[in-house]
Amino acid sequence: MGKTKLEFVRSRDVAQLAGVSRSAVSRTYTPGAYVSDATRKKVLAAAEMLGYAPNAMARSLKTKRTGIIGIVSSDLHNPFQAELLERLTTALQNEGFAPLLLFADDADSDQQLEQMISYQVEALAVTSATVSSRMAARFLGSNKPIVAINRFLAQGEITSITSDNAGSAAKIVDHLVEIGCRKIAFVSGDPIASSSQEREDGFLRRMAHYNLVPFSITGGNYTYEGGVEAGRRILEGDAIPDAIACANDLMSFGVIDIGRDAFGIDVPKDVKVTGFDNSLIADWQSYALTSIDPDVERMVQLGLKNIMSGITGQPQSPPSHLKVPGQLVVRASTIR
Amino acid sequence: MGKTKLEFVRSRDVAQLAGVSRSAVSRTYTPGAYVSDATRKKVLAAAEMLGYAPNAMARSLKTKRTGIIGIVSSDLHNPFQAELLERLTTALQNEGFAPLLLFADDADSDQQLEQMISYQVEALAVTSATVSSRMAARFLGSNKPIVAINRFLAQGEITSITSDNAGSAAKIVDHLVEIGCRKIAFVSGDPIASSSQEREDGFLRRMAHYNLVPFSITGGNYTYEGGVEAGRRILEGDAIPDAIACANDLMSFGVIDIGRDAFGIDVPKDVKVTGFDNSLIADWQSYALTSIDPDVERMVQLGLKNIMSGITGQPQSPPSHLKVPGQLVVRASTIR
DNA sequence: CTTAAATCTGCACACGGTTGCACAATATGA
DNA sequence: TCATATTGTGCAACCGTGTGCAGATTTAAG
Repeated sequence: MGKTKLEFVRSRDVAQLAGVSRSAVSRTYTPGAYVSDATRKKVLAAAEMLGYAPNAMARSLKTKRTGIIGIVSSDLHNPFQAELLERLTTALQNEGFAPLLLFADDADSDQQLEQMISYQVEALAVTSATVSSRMAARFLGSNKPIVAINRFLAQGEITSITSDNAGSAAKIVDHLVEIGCRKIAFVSGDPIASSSQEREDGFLRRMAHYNLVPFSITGGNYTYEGGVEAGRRILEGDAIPDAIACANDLMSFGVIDIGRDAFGIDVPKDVKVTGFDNSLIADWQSYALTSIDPDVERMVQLGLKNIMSGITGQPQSPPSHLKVPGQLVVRASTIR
Repeated sequence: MGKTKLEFVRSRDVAQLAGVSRSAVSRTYTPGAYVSDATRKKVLAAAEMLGYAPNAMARSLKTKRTGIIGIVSSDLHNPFQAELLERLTTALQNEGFAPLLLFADDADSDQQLEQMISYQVEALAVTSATVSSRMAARFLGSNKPIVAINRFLAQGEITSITSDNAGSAAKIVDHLVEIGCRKIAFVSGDPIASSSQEREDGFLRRMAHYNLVPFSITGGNYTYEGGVEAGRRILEGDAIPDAIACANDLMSFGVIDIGRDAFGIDVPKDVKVTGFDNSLIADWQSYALTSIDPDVERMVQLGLKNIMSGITGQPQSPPSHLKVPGQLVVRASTIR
């Protein structure tokens, strides 16, 4: 209140007020250190009074541990990305880490990553597609853990945790075939993203297993608008498929909407539609979309575990590619 | 590659390789400092070779500037929150700041905020409802800027930037009245959130201005499911309203869905529906929802400006409450 | 009561980078 | 040519905290 200049409270101030040395203050905030209960109480009381919190910057200088973890994300318009970010952040928080956020929609993410390195992040979690191989090398060189979640970074040097996209796509095909579909169209996602390629591969492979050829394959770029366009192209022909499998939920919504509005097509009576990601919207009554639940929580947990073991100085486990199985969630878009 | 132990590159290493002093290295990375082009080049070359980046922690110790800004967010399932976070983060990045993220869904956010203070954040941007007044006081005491975006924090001591909720709600009423609606129901949001109260107040006041009484007022808690429930309660009676105004888009979607599926009600023929937030989904064909664009970008810019002026040591501008006008976006949910 | 062990405390240096200051090197002007 | 202004450099003292070490204090044991 009375303070006009911004003045920070230092451990020295607390020590002085408590009548002890700075060391005692420091040790009060260090779990395994020798401090008598009496001094600890005095210190805590003084700290409370002054509003003291240890300066994490100064601390990290000595301990070489910052407790900061970098997250590279992108495109929160995609509900899946949003959920992944929220869960990841929350999980890190619960472990006592502080997440430093970075959006890499733009191309110039290298400079931003340089900034992250400046801040001595202890690890990097990447959920966005773009991170230059030069930067990846920087990180690996300083052997800080770097893990890609929901992305397979081509360098192959980076441990990645993805949904089992191919396997899940196969489950979609199994389901559609089981309910009698034979003419199945596929709407693919962002051609850059590995997830889209894996989903398409899995789809094609499983189709071949049934001796089926895809009705068509159309790009939808993982967006709602792309789904609308793809739906239009698929449905405007003379013959229409009996099912449309999309590489993510957003595109499915576009397909369903354009089908209903422009072609008077009823889902699931005329055409079945499936998605991928099991976003909250998939549960909305307008869509009731059969989808794949990618088990985000498990992906996050695995990522966290990997980061933790990397930080606690494991002998640098070789980069691996973990795949988390997804689960088919059947809704009204494929059954009456 | 050859390094087996994790070893950081310090300015000393760079200085040694470049054949200069540590000061020279430091000055190379300090914009307004005396360094000859020759030395700068030598330093940069050496830095590049070793992969050096200045340690932001150590730097902050002397400069008292961390470049870190804390963001307290919540509930990314709400597309509006997600967009706000993405824009805010991007804006901060562009100014050279690094955002430290914190989710405060849980109640124990105080401890997390303590952590933020530890990290010496230069300012705090809050987009979530809950921040204890004790913590707010802590921040104000150390006179670091703290700004609430999209939330009015009751302490009143905190500068807040919100959408002009009341004014926008009035625009909704104006629009509905203009197209001939008289029996207008309102679906309110989260009773805790100030935005919901303001929207309801604005609605009621403008209704009164036209000498109209609301058809009904129902709680929807800002969620899709809440919208479904509210819609059911509103529509299951004998008489139905000719318009339903919702305090956010998510609830509108729920209302529209339950209306269509359970009551065979066509929007806009039977009932007009309006939302709030103008989320991307409002533009989807299934909904084509008339809504209020809150001008998130402007809110972010104002917040940023406020933070900046606070950081650059302005004499502590008194807490204010800025309201950003929203814009009515008319879509098919209110016109044929 | 004496002695050894156990527990606690303060001193002082280190962490990596910045910056005031004094001085060296170079350029400028007469 | 010399005096002076200008620019570039290195030294060394910080910034706030952690921690090994030695010594002080208390407790336990004999």
